[in-house]
Amino acid sequence: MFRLSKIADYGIIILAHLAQQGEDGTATRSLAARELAEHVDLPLPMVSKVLKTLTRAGVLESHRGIKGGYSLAHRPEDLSVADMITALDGPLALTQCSLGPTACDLEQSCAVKSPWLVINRVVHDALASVTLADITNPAFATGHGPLASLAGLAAPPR
Amino acid sequence: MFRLSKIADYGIIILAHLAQQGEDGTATRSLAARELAEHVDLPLPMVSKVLKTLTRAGVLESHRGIKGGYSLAHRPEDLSVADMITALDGPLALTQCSLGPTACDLEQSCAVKSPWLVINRVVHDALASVTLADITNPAFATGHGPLASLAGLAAPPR
DNA sequence: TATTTACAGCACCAGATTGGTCCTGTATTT
DNA sequence: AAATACAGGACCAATCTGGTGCTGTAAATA
Repeated sequence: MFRLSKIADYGIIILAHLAQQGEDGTATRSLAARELAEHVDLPLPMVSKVLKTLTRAGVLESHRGIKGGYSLAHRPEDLSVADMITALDGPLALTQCSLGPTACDLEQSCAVKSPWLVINRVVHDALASVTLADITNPAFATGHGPLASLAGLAAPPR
Repeated sequence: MFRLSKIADYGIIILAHLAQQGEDGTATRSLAARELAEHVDLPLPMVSKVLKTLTRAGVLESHRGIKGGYSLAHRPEDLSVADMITALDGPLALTQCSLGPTACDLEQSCAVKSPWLVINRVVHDALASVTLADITNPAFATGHGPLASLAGLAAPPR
């Protein structure tokens, strides 16, 4: 169905929550997996898995021991949706051949490899143009603000 | 991994082949499943399945009996990549909530529903901006021609 | 230093999805 | 009527996904 995995879905919800927490004065405080799980209302083991994956990918920083937890490794405006999906779901490749040469064994006879590389790029750029900061910005979703045009909100829906 | 299904992958290869066949004088001729399977070098049962799906979705027209086969139901420039993927993989919805209200049971507590609707639209528009005619146009893939800017080919890769 | 807390890194499992094949039926042409 | 080719399923093996649990290790506190 061309959908995101739940892992990525949950991950972005969690990251959005972390970004919003950082907006008030408590920016440096890190949130424990248990706290996050309660806040976003998802099972702890799942949240924990997502957090570990994000940490390994360098999106989050972890702190062990008492008062440990997770915090963003970068500023929300420096983390794109493409980055988040890549960290959680692996490389953003619509087709096998987008992963690189020799990745697809049909390569010789396939007439549409080059077009796919272009399409893949179109999608990647679309996802790279939206950041975590945008997601947590109410103006983004309502269609006001400078980013609205990106989503074609200025034009009538077809 | 955020990739297309094989069905959609094969389908687009097949559609590209059909579009290219139509470019010369034999536009009205329909190709049989067996012929197509040989041309694109894929197993016949698989090709047959894809063709049936595309026909049910209204992308192809089928003709039975001797001299039967499949032909495009629309002009290549009127069929977008988004259309093809939708026909083969179902609705283009990155997240559950993009399918419509009441589709996601987390809806109440979820803080990122609105952003996802926007992101979904960004991706959809990106895929809707490329047509079957583009795919079969050599200038598209090489980065020349009017469509190159769409894919950011004018800008240096990062 | 002992204890507690919380992350790290697996392995693991059930169920859903996918890729792929095959069989029976029906329409069309000759 | 016979041959061809699509229609619509059922069907299956293999993989992937969502989700859980366990053992180990690092940090803080007393």
